Amino acid sequence: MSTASAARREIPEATVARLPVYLRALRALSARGVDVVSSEELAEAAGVRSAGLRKDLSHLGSYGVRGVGYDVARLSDEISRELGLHHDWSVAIIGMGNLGHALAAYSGFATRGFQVRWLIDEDPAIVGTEIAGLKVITFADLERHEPDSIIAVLATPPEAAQTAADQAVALGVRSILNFAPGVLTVPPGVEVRKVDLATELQILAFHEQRGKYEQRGKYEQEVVR
Amino acid sequence: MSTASAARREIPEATVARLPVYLRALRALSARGVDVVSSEELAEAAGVRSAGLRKDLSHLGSYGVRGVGYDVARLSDEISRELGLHHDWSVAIIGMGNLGHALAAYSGFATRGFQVRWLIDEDPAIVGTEIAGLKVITFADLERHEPDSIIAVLATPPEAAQTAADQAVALGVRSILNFAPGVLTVPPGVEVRKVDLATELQILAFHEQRGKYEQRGKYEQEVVR
DNA sequence: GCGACTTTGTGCCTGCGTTCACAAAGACCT
DNA sequence: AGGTCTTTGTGAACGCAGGCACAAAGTCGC
Repeated sequence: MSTASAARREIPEATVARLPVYLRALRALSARGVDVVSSEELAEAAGVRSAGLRKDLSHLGSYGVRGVGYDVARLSDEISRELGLHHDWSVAIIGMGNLGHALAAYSGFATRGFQVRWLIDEDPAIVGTEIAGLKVITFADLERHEPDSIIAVLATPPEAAQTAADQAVALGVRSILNFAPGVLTVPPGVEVRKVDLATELQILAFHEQRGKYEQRGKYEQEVVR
Repeated sequence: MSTASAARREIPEATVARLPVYLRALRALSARGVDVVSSEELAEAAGVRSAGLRKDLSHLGSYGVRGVGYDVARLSDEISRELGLHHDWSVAIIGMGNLGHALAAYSGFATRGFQVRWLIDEDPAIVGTEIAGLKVITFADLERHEPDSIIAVLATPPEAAQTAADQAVALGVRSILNFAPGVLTVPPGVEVRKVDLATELQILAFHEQRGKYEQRGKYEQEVVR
């Protein structure tokens, strides 16, 4: 079959989601002067099991040396390449409310290859103002620049999210990080990742409540004994 | 077995993660005056498959009526109860940098049962200032209030996250939403959920890069034909 | 009151992800 | 150079989650 080379590079989604974690751990090790690391140590630093780590890395190729471990610099490089971090990515933040404002100033993006280059809003009171060294512009303004390979970060109010997403897609954006709650409908080929803060808290609340009941249950069991 | 009642209420983690989404969809329907909804319609609104939705809801009990659908108000109530949202939760935001600042002002929390009651920071320049109507205090100050059933939101710089988590746990916090990148070590019984913005972008970057190769691949295939 | 119709709840199956355990591979020591 | 020892890479087993399809159940019209 013609899928021979393609199949070799097929990386499971779950593995992809962990690669950034490994990369961060490797960078931290490198900063501490560590040159070589075993799967056991790296797994510890990344908060995963060593067997899973090895299986994840095996999808990238055989970059470890048996009896020794992994070369930190080499592995960092391979993971970076796989994630497409060898060149910087341009990020457009859409919606300059509280959250958009904070994201524009968030330093964690730039340090990892993501350059916030555009701030978008449609509110005339906000357009034109300067935030974190960038002028807020409209979608119409953005259109005049090269719109290729942009990652859009949606930080609009919920009711504006779908419209904003549509506009972004119309400009050629194929990757969206969505902070607005609710369901987003996009054409095939466009990837959306959702970060819903309230949802995360609700999941925590569920477990917190559950934990209480469990504790009560344990207590009752002890009493019964 | 003594697990009879406990087993009945065992809800899969994947289901728990979707319940907030269903709840939001139900609230939206209710606001539009819809009283009864079928699994098909609700699944559409929540962005899932109807069969999966029904299986999820079946874990809560039989609250649907065959041939009719689900009572919107009733189902909202049951999901809220299951998630422990019938009483408000107190949230403490730790770290008043850019992100913490934005989270303090974020309206999406309060509207869904999460009341931001405390803002924590250890920087003397920030402690005492007022943000979004709340005075920033220290951990020592927080200790003087009731520290039970708090959800802690970590928005500190990476290097301060572990220390902050330790202090929160020492105060009795058992649920942490962590925005700081890196691995957090906590004692058993404490639940941590992680939101890593840079990681999300890196995953998007991977797919964006992959998408390009795939497109090129398709193009080559067309040419070959 | 009965039949037709709608929609739920669920048993089965398939696929993915995780864990375990071990053979293969290479370094290091003597 | 050979043996020992460490650590990787992976085959196999297992469990969980998602999708399909259908029987059960209840409503609505006549």
